[in-house]
Amino acid sequence: MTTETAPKQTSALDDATSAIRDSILQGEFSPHQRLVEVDLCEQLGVSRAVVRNALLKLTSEGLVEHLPNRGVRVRAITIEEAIEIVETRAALESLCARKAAQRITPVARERLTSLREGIVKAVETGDLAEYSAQHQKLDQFIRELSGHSTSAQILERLQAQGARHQFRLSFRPGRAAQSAPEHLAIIDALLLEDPDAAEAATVAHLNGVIAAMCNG
Amino acid sequence: MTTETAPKQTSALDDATSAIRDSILQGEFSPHQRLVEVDLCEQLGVSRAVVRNALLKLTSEGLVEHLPNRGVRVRAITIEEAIEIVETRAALESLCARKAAQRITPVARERLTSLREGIVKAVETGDLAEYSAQHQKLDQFIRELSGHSTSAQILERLQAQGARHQFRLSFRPGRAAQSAPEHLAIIDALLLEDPDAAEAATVAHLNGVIAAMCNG
DNA sequence: GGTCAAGAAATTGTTTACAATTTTGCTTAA
DNA sequence: TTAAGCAAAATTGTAAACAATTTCTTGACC
Repeated sequence: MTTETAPKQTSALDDATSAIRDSILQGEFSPHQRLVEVDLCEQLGVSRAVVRNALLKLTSEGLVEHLPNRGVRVRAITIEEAIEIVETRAALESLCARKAAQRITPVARERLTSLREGIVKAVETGDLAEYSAQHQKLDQFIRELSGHSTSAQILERLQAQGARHQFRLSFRPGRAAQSAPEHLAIIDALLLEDPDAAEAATVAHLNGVIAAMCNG
Repeated sequence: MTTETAPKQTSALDDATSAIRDSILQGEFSPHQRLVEVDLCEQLGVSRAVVRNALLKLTSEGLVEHLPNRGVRVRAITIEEAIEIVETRAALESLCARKAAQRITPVARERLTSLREGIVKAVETGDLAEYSAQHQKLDQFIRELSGHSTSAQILERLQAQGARHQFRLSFRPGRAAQSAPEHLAIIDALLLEDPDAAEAATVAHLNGVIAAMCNG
């Protein structure tokens, strides 16, 4: 209803893609749920071609899967795939952590200190949602700081693909208490500008994630 | 129905995507060359919608880049990006090599032995194109053998993105003589079913690639 | 002679329409 | 009652048409 007289700063395709992606990530669309193009058209107020292109993009991102002549559905990530994703993340995040440790600036140091406080506080107050948010911000910041756009971009996709499993895991009782020290170790290694320690701490953390997933 | 001419096993979209991708990989389209949709339509005999979707897919694959309202052009990978790509490959291929070393079967052993012979022969005869082909087959086989579809898929994309630089590198004088022992070391580590050695040999090889790229 | 502006051509972004395929529901026969 | 078959509806795949943007050309003005 709110007629957006606004200028076209972003394309309809990007808007539609983001909207569908968010719906998947926030659980509005469930795994294996079929996404019918016409329905999405009405919901988003764009034409079928745009929706179609958006779904194509999301297929490349691995968030939906394409069945020939039968449309697309939300991809259901099995536990085995989720572990593969974390293994891949371990390989790439350790690379990024190593790079990031070599590019610490005063501004980055401040940001890391701030994130550290945020994590400690969230754990103390038992605010799991806040902890999860802080944790994601930390991951994102390390990616940015690494300056390694190739692996950073891949990691973003992997994060989205594994989001559901990660989310479930983060709300398991006692999970925050175990992972928080691992996160703090990563931050401390970065603050010391120690690439080896940063890499080791990252691998250790993600091995912890895998272990927790396995006995779930 | 069964006796139909049965032409449509693959969609027009996939065909067009593969055709354009091959043209880029084989150098028919040069870096920074603009790809005009209508031209591709005539060349491929399909409609603009198909070409458009194909270009969208290739954008996700990182082979072309999309300039808003100005179409797409073949992405030019800088030397810095090429190094990033090899670094990323090192992280993921070492993971795959480790996994592959734990899944050696008699059939795999045969295939590896065959690939080893092929590499030795190509180097002896100085057939650089053949060596390059054997080397790519080895990489692909390790990906398959690893059973790690998540990183295998990413590696395929990275291989395509970095293909041009890799290709040029492989034809530098003395390059084969240096990289061949590294490849053989990877194969030998796999034949010994030694994950640590396989990982180390893979990292060593790709560090060699990076070093060769840097003083190019 | 050079610079800027206006209009035309070229190209992309989006919508709509059409064709092919799959799914669904109804009818009919065993 | 159930299963097979055929027709209709729903949905996806493809093509064509329209709109908006950018780029190129041309010509006037300083």
